[in-house]
Amino acid sequence: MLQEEVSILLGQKNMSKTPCRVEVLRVLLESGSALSEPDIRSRLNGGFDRTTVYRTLRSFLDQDVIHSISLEGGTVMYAITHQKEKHAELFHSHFFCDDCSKVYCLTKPEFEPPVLPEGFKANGYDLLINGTCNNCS
Amino acid sequence: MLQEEVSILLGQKNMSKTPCRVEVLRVLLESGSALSEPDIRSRLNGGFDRTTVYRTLRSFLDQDVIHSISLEGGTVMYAITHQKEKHAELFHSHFFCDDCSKVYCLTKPEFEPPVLPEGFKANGYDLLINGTCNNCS
DNA sequence: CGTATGTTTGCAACATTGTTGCAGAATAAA
DNA sequence: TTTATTCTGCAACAATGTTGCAAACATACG
Ligand SMILES: [Mn+2]
Ligand SMILES: [Mn+2]
Ligand SMILES: [Zn+2]
Ligand SMILES: [Zn+2]
Repeated sequence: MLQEEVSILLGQKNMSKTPCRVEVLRVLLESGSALSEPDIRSRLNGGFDRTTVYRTLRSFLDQDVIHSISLEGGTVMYAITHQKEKHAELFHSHFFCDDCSKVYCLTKPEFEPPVLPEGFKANGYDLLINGTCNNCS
Repeated sequence: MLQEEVSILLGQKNMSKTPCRVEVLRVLLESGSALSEPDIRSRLNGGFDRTTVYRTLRSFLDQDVIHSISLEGGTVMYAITHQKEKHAELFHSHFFCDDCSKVYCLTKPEFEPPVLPEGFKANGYDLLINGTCNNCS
């Protein structure tokens, strides 16, 4: 179940199974949605230092185990990168619920960016839709 | 020309014409694209304090004279809200040039957000396209 | 004019998010 | 066991942004 999934995620990326890494992954997997660093740290069993958590997040980001979502206002949320459909996950949009403030990864819809002015070439995008979520309507 | 435009922007919002406000608007109007607070402050004539600039930006944000664009990585850019087409300006996308790092406001295309999962209702969005700009291709 | 009131500014202090240097603890390799 | 590598905690720092306070400035009113 959970322990399994953590081991798989770390194994796939050849990352050693350190206590902090295991805990951060557990918290993110259990939560299901994106969390900020303070969110994550407050849920860790074992009381890790802020620095250690940031270093763990950094290695996960470098290895694409997680990705970050920057909200307006500066808050940064971290979420597991589910690799079931590898390419689909690299480009995907996010949803912010104005009600419960949860952030969801939207993997389903292949959204097509708008037409750009003459001379502009798109390379990627970053879309955050806000509104009311599943759970709050 | 420029002095005129500054006066009009401040007058429309019933804001007094203080030295710092005039300077910040001048810099933003002259630049044409979005700028960060350090960018702005380094171009001000008169050497204003960091705090004063932030307070000026805050009042401009509150009055919708400017709007902010949060880039991935945390940098926040500030740009004039052109009110020629009032409603069109409130919802618009932005373009980040991977080459010259300039940020452009995209007012033209009415982009349609992707279909959301059952139970999700969209209220707005925040789209940042990246690629190569006009000037760098 | 002088005085009272309100606004702008600068400075110091603080909060938050994130990174880096360094040394000790824990793991893994030899 | 000894050695080498990796994690972790602590302190320090940087960047962005906010707040409290007092001096400077502008406005209004007598
Ligand atoms: Mn995501
Ligand atoms: Mn804009
Ligand atoms: Zn919700
Ligand atoms: Zn460019």
